[in-house]
Amino acid sequence: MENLAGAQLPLDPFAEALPAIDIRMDWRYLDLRRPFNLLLFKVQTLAEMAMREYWLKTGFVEIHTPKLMGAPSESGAELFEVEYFDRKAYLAQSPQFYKQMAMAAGFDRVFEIGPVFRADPSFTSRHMTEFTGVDMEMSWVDSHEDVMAFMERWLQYIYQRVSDVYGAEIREVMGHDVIVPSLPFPRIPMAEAIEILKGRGYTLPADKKGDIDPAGEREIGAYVQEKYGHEFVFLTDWPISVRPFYHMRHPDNPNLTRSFDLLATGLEITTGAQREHRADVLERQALEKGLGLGPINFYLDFFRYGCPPHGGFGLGLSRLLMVMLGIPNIRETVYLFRGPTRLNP
RNA sequence: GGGGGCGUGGUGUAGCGGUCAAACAUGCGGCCCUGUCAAGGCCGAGAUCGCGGGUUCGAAUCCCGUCGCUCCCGCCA
Repeated sequence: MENLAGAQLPLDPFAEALPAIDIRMDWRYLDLRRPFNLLLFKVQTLAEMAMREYWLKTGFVEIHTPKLMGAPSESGAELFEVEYFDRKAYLAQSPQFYKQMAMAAGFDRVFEIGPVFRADPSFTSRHMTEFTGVDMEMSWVDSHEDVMAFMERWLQYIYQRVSDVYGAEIREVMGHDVIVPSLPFPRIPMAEAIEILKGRGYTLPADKKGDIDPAGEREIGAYVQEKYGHEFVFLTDWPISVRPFYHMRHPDNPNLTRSFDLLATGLEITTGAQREHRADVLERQALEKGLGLGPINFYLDFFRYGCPPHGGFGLGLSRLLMVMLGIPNIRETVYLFRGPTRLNP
């Protein structure tokens, strides 16, 4: 390829060796010329289309919730604050509350693909301060199992579509095989997962309180690959100490939630749960967590006038692409990366 | 917020106390060759080794500080 630009390129899209990741981010428009990247965004387009296809076939309605919020939706610790005329507003860190509002409104099943903001100063290969969240919520579930059962079929459909259309090209350009996952995905309760880790000689940090650290998750991913030959695993039934107040608890074990994470090749790509839809129980759980009711009263009100039992999940679009295409750094899977020190271009 | 690593021509790397006014690859410019292009050959431009200070007879190479980047942990998608 001849350079007709009349200047020396800071980044040669067809060079053998790629520049460091921050140089590639600086010159992203040159980096994006690489065939690898064009293919990546073709895959993303198809994947999103497949998501919507499956949702539409199963009775879902698309919603777009506001990204400007008057009050923190969940923890509040990782919120971006912005000026909003004569007061403060916050960038949405999740559509969680608003998609549940749709359940109270009788929408039955909703989804949203949209931006999410997290003011986390996280410097890792899998975090961004702005990313595309893939969220859904469905009514009339009996437990989180119904959500997982839906999700694994949905994911299998997406993988199948991507594999059918781009499998060969992905193998050629990216050197990676898209493996359409078999059903059902393995499910491992958290208590069992911790025992498995112990059995493999993996020592969890002492202060994890029923949680698993990223290295432990990778270890579980390896275990699942060995035992089941599967890239995915649902870690289920997390202790209440590490889950938000709105996760429903097990009636027979109030220390555990009806929740799950989905790990793909050891990477956390999803958190989901059945939600607590009973207003009195929800309020009690919020108080137990030490939350002030003031900021979440509007949310608690959703459930005071009738709301079906429901559950859902949130998935990181770029994290899905990472595992689907075998890309180790999330910055490569997003059009323009946003991180604690990256606001340009 | 805590910890590790890195910072050498456009880019990727080597060098890790003197022989380094810094090497290799690629890219860039020119010429040659070739009935086009590419490949190949030759020549050339391009870094005072992030910045500041220190140690030393002598530092890209050691130490301190600083800035930047990166990865891991925390947290999560």
